[in-house]
Amino acid sequence: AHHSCLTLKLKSNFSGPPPASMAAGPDPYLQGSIRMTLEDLELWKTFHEIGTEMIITKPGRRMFPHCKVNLSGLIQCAKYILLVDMVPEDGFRYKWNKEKWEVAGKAEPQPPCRTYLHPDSPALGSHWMKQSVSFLKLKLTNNTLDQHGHIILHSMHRYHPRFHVVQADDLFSVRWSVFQTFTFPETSFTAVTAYQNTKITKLKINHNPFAKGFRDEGTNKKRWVSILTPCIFLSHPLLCAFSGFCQSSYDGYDGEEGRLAKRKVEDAVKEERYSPWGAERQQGVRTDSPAGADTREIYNTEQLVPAPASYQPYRAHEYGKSPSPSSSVGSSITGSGRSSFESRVPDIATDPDHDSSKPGPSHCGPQTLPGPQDYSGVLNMTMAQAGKPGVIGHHIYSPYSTEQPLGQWSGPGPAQYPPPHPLSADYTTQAVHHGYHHGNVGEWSQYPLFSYSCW
DNA sequence: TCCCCTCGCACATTTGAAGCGC
DNA sequence: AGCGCTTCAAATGTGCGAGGGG
Repeated sequence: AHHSCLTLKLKSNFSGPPPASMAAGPDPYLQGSIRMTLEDLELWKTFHEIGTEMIITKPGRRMFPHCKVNLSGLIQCAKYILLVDMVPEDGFRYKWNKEKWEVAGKAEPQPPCRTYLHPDSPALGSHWMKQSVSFLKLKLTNNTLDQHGHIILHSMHRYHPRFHVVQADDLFSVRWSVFQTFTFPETSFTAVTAYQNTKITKLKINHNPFAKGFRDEGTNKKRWVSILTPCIFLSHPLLCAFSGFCQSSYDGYDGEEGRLAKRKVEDAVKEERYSPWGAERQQGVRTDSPAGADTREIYNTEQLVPAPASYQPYRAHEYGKSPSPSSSVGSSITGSGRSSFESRVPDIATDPDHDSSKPGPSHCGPQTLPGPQDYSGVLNMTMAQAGKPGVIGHHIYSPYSTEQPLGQWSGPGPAQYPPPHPLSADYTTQAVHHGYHHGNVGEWSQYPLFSYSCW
């Protein structure tokens, strides 16, 4: 009931006519019409306004809220693979200091990049569209030596998930496949080993069924006595935002649902204001612009030079000081899609316990629906394995390949980077573009998702 | 001392096997 | 034998808070 239906068709974001390559038609390579919406958007926003934190542990921890999306615009009979990875929001490390997050220095070198493969992958478009797609079992860890395929993050660093929809029959053809990437500003979070913001703790307890035991109305009433400092519950988030971070301001959780409902009306206005990251946003370059985007910008920005075999330098350098997948999300400013040539080599993680049962036969005619596919040879591949020389040959599988020469930056000038203030970084512009509160950013690309084959 | 991380714990939900009746 | 339902225990997911390391 909470999922967002207010998505923009990617093409509708363009102020000018879409390129010919994006024209509607039966061409199977036309990916621009794929739409993805985030479910539980209201819940995500609630967390986002406070500053979402996600616990990371050695054995791996699920996200809450967990990523759940709806897809439309897929070709019913075509097969798709859904991937999720985590992108640093910026190049900083943070610390929690008296009710707010502060920059605590440069980000640590990024851990091995991993991409979570949805266990249903590959599946027909009809399968992905018939119901919401949940990434419930995605787990986050801070164990850089993790053997379970969980996504490795650094504590006290900020990230946001990226969702990749790849039209591919199997994992082996991913690198030649067209794909589309989506990000949702509301899903950004700070990875922590222990919650810093007590308001986040309370939100988690009150919304996560597994944490019911810690709820006030539960059997354990004494749990929160110590932290329930006197503070009037501000039923309107605006009040809370403008009064600073109200200590233990979520005492009245019985009214949470009503609060959420009430807030819908004012989403558009307050979205920018409430995030704790927005406190310093005023100092940032506010490049607010109408929803209409410059088409050229959309199609030519954020082209990443294919990274060398070693992936580590890519992250370490680019996220900190140059246009990067993460920083560029907000930097495209428009809130509409942007193309993204992904140069990372994924270390794909899957649910190891998944039974690999694939969706049943469809009405799409004769299908060679393979049984469980054994990807053991390609999953969780280490970067060392992936980064072999001589695999750079990009196989451009798209009719549009000539529009954007590979390996060239053609994005916004460096003037937009770095942001004037660390905390206002890309989050600033990110918030700007999600002012339309659709929470949907489509990143369109006709390029292979992974420039280097690791399988 | 401070900050951050790990671990064991209690409490919750989820999952799946077992038992039962039709 | 197969199906559907219920029960129950194990597995798993939570945050708490003490303790430890840098």
